[in-house]
Amino acid sequence: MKEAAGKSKSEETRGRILTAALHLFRENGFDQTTMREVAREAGVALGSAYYYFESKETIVMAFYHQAQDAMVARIEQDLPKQKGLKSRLRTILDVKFQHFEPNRKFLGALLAHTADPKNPLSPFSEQTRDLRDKDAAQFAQAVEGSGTKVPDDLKEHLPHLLWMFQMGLILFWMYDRSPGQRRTLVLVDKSLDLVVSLIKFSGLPLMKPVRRTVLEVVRAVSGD
Amino acid sequence: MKEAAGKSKSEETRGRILTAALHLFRENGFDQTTMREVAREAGVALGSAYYYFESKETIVMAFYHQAQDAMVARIEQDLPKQKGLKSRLRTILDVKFQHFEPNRKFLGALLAHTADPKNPLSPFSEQTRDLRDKDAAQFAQAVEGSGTKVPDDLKEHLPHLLWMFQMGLILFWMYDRSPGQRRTLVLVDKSLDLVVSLIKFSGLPLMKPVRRTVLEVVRAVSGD
DNA sequence: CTCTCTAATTGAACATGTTCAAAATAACAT
DNA sequence: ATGTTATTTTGAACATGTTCAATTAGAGAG
Repeated sequence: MKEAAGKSKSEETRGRILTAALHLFRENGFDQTTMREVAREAGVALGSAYYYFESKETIVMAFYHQAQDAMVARIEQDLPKQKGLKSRLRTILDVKFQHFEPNRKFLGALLAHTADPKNPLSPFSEQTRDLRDKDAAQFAQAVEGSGTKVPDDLKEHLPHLLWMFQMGLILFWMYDRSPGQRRTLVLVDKSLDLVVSLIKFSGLPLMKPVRRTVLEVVRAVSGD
Repeated sequence: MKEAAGKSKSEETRGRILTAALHLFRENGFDQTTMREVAREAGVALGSAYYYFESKETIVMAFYHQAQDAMVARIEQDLPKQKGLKSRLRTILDVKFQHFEPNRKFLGALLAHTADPKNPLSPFSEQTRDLRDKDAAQFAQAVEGSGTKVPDDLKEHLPHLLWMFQMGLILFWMYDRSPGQRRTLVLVDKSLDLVVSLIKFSGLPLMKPVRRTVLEVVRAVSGD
């Protein structure tokens, strides 16, 4: 097996299949695209598609991994330009939606299994923990660099809470039938206000009991 | 078409298919059960199953409708026994989980499409609005009868917010791998505390701005 | 160059949800 | 009773994601 600089022959075939698939997914949607079409467009036999990808959905997952790398880079570049907490959080969300937008038609295929505990591609599954953690790390960074004071007990959980918040928005966006998903824009703005307020108020002494209850819930969710 | 008192022949066949399906679903899970098995166990041809049910998932939906009727009745009976807000909300949740418990294995089949906007069986779809509204009405009743003061602007939306809360808990329960789903019990308890506190505090003058932001978010979600 | 072993490729076969045209049965009008 | 229409039943056929045994190509050893 030679391991040349660019792409081994094998990598190139895999790439061709991925490209063909994403092209067809974008064109006709996930469900409308058949694996036979993908194979044909990639110029390989049906079996080959399965040699490189476990399943149809795995292809979407490959896209997602690819996209995340790009998004992480982009966010790392844009984040330092923003100072306030809201604008920093918004930067992350903007990059996400911008990258997802041309692929809305088939990203649903992944989200469709959000709630399926058995599916390894579910955003809550063990297999996608890595993606989650990377996302959460960026949220941590966004909060960190904003100079916002966050109580210690909350600090630990905030990144994953923000990740959940993001998932909610993405879910809403998938459902959003308004032209150009304008309603999502409104929601992002309003809900960011809310989230930012909550984070800022969370430090007030008055909030201690509420915060404690919230954290108990969080702990119950994340497993004692 | 005769319409006798009990069950027309047709209703009886439909019932037999439904019973056979649920039996197999409970026994072997949704995915493991094939429509051919269902038909065989019901003593009909494969095509008949599709004459009575649009799809495999529709069968689960039929169960859900049936279950809701039973649950509504049960809740209506249990609710008046409880006075406080927390115990009234808990009554609803307890009845739900109790009814769902023996069917955990296949209810996931419905939840699996929670996030699929295209699926008519999604709990957010137009086709399931009726179920949502009935559920919300019971939450309204639970709040109503608890003598808890709820600000006017919030009152309108609270029932559906509680419905969302319930969906979150059910989702968690589906994922919950702890024996007997004990973690869900803990979560129900803790999160009920939180929800009840939030509702009670929501009336404080201090909360006005937060409440307004929350309601703006709710309005953005439910469509301007 | 030939042999051997691994990686890659192939397409037929399979499983299963779903559709559909045809047949059987029931309901009804005259 | 007979013809007519609506309901129910049937199983073969279809579509498509997935598996797999067989084949081919490639790389390294001798």
